This record gives sequence, C-alpha cells and structure tokens, in this order.
Amino acid sequence: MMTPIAVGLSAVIVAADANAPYALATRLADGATGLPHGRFDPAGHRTFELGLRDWVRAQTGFEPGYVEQLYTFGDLGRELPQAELDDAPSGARLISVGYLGLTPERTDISAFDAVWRDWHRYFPWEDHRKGRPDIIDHAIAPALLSWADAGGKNATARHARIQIAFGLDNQPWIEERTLERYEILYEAGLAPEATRDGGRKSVKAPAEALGEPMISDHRRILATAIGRLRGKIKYRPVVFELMPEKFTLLDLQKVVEAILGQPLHKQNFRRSLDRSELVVGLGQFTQATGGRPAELFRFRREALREGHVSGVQTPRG
Amino acid sequence: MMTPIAVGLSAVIVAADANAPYALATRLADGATGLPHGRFDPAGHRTFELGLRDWVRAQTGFEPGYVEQLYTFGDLGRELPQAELDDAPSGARLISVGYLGLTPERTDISAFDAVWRDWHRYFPWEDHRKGRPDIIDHAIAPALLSWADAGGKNATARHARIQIAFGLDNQPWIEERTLERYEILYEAGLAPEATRDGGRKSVKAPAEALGEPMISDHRRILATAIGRLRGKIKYRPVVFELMPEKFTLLDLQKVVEAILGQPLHKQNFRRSLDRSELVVGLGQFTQATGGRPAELFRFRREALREGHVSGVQTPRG
DNA sequence: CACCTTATGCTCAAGTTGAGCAAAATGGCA
DNA sequence: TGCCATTTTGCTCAACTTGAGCATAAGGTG
Repeated sequence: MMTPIAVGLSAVIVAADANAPYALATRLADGATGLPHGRFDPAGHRTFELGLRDWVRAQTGFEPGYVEQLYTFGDLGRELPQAELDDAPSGARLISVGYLGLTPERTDISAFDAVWRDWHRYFPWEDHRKGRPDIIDHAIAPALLSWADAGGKNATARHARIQIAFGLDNQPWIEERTLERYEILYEAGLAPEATRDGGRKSVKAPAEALGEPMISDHRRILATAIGRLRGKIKYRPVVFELMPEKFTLLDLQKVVEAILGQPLHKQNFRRSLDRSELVVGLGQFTQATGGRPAELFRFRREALREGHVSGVQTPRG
Repeated sequence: MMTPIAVGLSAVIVAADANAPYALATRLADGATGLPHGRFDPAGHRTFELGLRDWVRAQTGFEPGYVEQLYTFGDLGRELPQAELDDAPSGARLISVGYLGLTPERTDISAFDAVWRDWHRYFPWEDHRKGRPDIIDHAIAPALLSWADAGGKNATARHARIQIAFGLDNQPWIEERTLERYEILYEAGLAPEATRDGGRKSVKAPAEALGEPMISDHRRILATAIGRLRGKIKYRPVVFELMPEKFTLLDLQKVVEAILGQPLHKQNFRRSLDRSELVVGLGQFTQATGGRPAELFRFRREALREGHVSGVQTPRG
C-alpha cells in the first residue's frame, strides 16, 4: 500500500509599523501559537494560493493582498507529527508549502483566535535596531560554541558556521541569514521545537534568549519568510505593500528598519529614495511628528510599469 | 472520498561551457524531451532531495552535486494530465516540486535516454550574446502584440507586460525575467504546450522562433530555473559550481555570459573579480587560447567561509 | 523668544563603474 | 627574422554612487 500524502498550506502574513514587524499568528487552546494553516484540498482548491487564502480568511478573518510562495518543506523528522493537527488520515506523509503575504495594516482580528505578534518574540536575536542584542554574545554564542566543541570532528565546521551566521569574531551580521541562524539553534538542540521533535538534549541557555517556540515547523517557516523578505526588500519595491497610502519618509524608513532589524542612515536613505523615483511628494504635510512638519509621499505604482525598478537601498546607519 | 495527491519531482540539471548553457534532458520514444523526473515516494524517500537524486541517477546515470529547491507547481489547468506519465493512481492531483542542480562537467550519459541540450533550443529568444535576436522583433513581438490587441479591456495591461518582459520600446532587457516571458507566450497561446493543454488557438508565429516544447510543464520549470540561476549568479558565488577545478578568466567570463545570455565587458569583469577575491591565480599558464597565454585560476573555496561573499559582477559589454 | 525636535538641503572625500587605450606575450606566416 | 593576428593584462579618466557629517528650515513648548 502506498503511503498517502497530505499537503499543508501555511502563511506568514506580515505587517509592520514604526515600532515593529508583525506576523499574524493563531492561538491554540494551550496558549501555543502557530501560523494560519490548513490542508490543501486537491478536489476543492484549484491552486495553492486560493486554498491558502481560504484558510487564512477562515482562521483570522483576514484577506491577504500580496502573496508569494516561499518554500516547500518535506523532510521527515524535522516536523511534528502535524498530520493530526490537520486531521489528515493518520499515517499520511505531510508536506507543507509555505507562503509569504504582506499587508499595509493590522486589520482587526479580535473576533478570531489570532494575534499580530512582533516577530522578535520568536527571534529576539534578530533585532539590531538598537545595536547588537546582548543575548547573542552572552547567552546564545556560549551555548552554541559549547555544542560546537562537543562535535568531535565536526567541531571546526560548526564553529565556522556559527561565526558566519551570528557575526561572531568580526564577521559581519547579515540580516538575510535568519533561517541559517534558526537552523543552527535547532540542530544544537537549543530550540524547544528540536527537543520536542524527539531530538537531542538541549544545552542549557536561558529560555528568554531563545525566543518563543511555535507549533510544528512554523517557526522555521517564519524564519524563511523573514530572510526572504529582508532580501527582497532590497531588489524589489515590496516595502510599499506594507505601507499605507500616504506616509512620511521617516515612516518608510522605520518600516524598513523594522523588517531588516537594522538602523539606516537617514539622509542617505532619503537621497537614494529620491534617485529611485519610487515615491512622489504630495505637497501635503503632517505635523504629527513633533518637529518640523514632514511631507507626505505616496508610492508611484506606475514605477512598476517601468521595467528597471529596484527595491530600496539600505545604507547602514 | 478524498482525491489522492501525487508529488512529482523534476530536476533542471545545468552545465555550461564557453559555447552554451546546457540542461540535462530525457528523451522519450516519440522524440519529445523532458526533464529528469519521477514520483516522490512518501514511504521510501526521507527528503525530497534524496528522492530527486534517486530519480536523476536512475534516468540519466548522473550524480548531481549542488542542488536547490526552485518552486512547487500545483495549479490545475497549467499542466498536462501528467499523472499517467508517472503512473500515479489515475484521478490523483499532481503537484510538482522543481529543483535546480549545477555541475561542472557534462558527464557521459550516452548509456541513457538522456541528452545535454543547449537550453536556447527551448528559449531561442533568451540568447543575447551576439546582440538581441531578430526573432524577438520580427516574429515574437508582432504575434504577442496582436494577441494583446485582441484583449479588449486588457489590451493596455497586456501591452505593458509585453513591453517590460521583452524589452520593447526602449525598455531594458532584463535577463532574469525568463519565466515572465515564457508565461506570456503561454498565455498568448504561442507556446505549443498551451494549445496542447486544451488552451486557446494559437496566434500564428513561425515555430522556430517559439522554441521546442517539452512534455508536461517542464519548460515552465526550466524557465524558472534559468531565471533563478541568472539572478543568483550575481549575489552568490554559484558560477563556480559550473567550472572545472582550473580555468582561465576568459573561460569564467564565457560561462557567465552563456548563463546570462548577455555579453560582458572584459576588463571590468576582470577588475571586479580581482576585487572580489573569489579566485586566485595559480601561477600556471595555458596557451590553448591562441594568443598570449592565460593564467589559470581556481575558486577560493575558503571565500565561502568569509561571510560577505557576493556573486560575480556582470558589467554589460 | 530661546530652545527642543524633526525635516530637509548641501558638501566633500572615497570608492565604484563604464569605457577605452596601450603594452606584453604568444603562434603563424611571409 | 620580422611583421601580424590574437589574446592577456595593465592603466587611465570621467561619471556616478556611497558614507558621513554639517547647516539650515519649520514646526511646537515653556
């Protein structure tokens, strides 16, 4: 007999404001959180994307706008026996297709068991807007390096991976490497998911440094989404999917910073936006900011019709 | 009863030399070609990648090195009823996971029904190394534009898409947009696959301008692979997966040009390689080139351990 | 009205890119 | 042997981009 296959669809729905980047999360009875997800119905869903939209709507009341496929996860042993969660035939092999969605506002989802969560709750080491978080050097790195040392002949390779991923030892911090960082923590048994999934004993490290877990492999999918978005924001004008119709340049910069987890150089950010011709001033001003009133801008959607469109530059501040 | 799901795995295995980029293709009895592919076995394959490697080995005798997941195709109505091809239970919904693999040499596959094919056979409009191919402006654009005109209220939108994708009307040619170009041709009914798949009547255009079709949705997967590789070559040092151990800088340039379908500026290409520190001279020289002997270089694999590694610059020639 | 805050304008040095010229090192051929 | 074709390799120069910082503008507040 052939093992049946079940396809799960999971969505990372992202919003952001000047304070933080958010992911839409569903809340289970026991307080655990996960991503909006459900089974792909081969008879009822013409495409993955349509199926995904159905599930997100059903679980969060939310209608996603921009959506793109992220990755398809099919490895055995990396996920929970999630099939039960999705009421798939037991014994089925579950594979899951992750999607990334972007939205300009955190719509009201209070009627559902869903919450907008600052994604740094799941990845506290990813927020470098106020400088490199202490937990990296004080909690994460020591635990990881002791795991590396225990690696026998793999010790050197592990050391190198850790240094590159977490920017130790004068290596630069590369914000796109979100997934690599999560995978190392997982392999090292530092992510609660790893031990839960029947993995190794955890090296000790303070729980608050390791972020909140999610059900199944959802934190892995979230990490994938963050990495992809951080990369894409630089070469495609996708930030604007996260912005309201009108915004100030500082609003825009704060959102980019929230996504990247990295501060930017203000004047240079503005100059490059100027050159990019991605935005136009509206001649309207807002004094909501406390200082000199700022001009409101809008995204020039026409720019998308102009071929050469790039994303926003991200001059380090 | 639940419709069963079958997962297909398809591989785009790429090699390249100074003359052309190649994809590994399997040849069917009727002369049609396709990609190495087969069904994912949920009981026997621990991961997609392992399953894929099994199939590629079985069908081509070839052992792929570098492999990455491309995309998962699940839309109804965009593919052949391929299930039969893969002897899936009839009535099953087929979804297919595409992979990209890179290899430094075209190994001997003569014992199998497999061939290394210059991928421009499938996409003749993609090769701009000797300048923009005439077929774009003489055959493809006219046919597409007449399709656009027939689009009623969609006519303007279609025009814009075509101009951007094919670089008409002074728009730049952007080599990564391989998939967009193929999809437009498909939608316009110009790809033989489209009419075969029960689609619309084809606008007329000379067959040799439209490229050779492939079975099922394999040409779409190939287009996805080309676009991805063309992008990635610029920001990750993946070209070197296509190079032999030792090579001259011109060899390297020719391979990059073959992949991009675009000529590069020689001196500037060298200068940027120099700065990148991705290669080191070996002090050995080859006079295989006819002129002054060229130094042999190798890829500094250590560079991968250095965090900031980018791909190769591609200064337009 | 001084002063705090934020927006916006401007400058300057350093680095990168695009484009081309010139010299060097080989083989082939008169 | 000497000239030529061919290719590698070195060098230059202008245009542009980036990183960094200073200066000024335009609001609100005590």
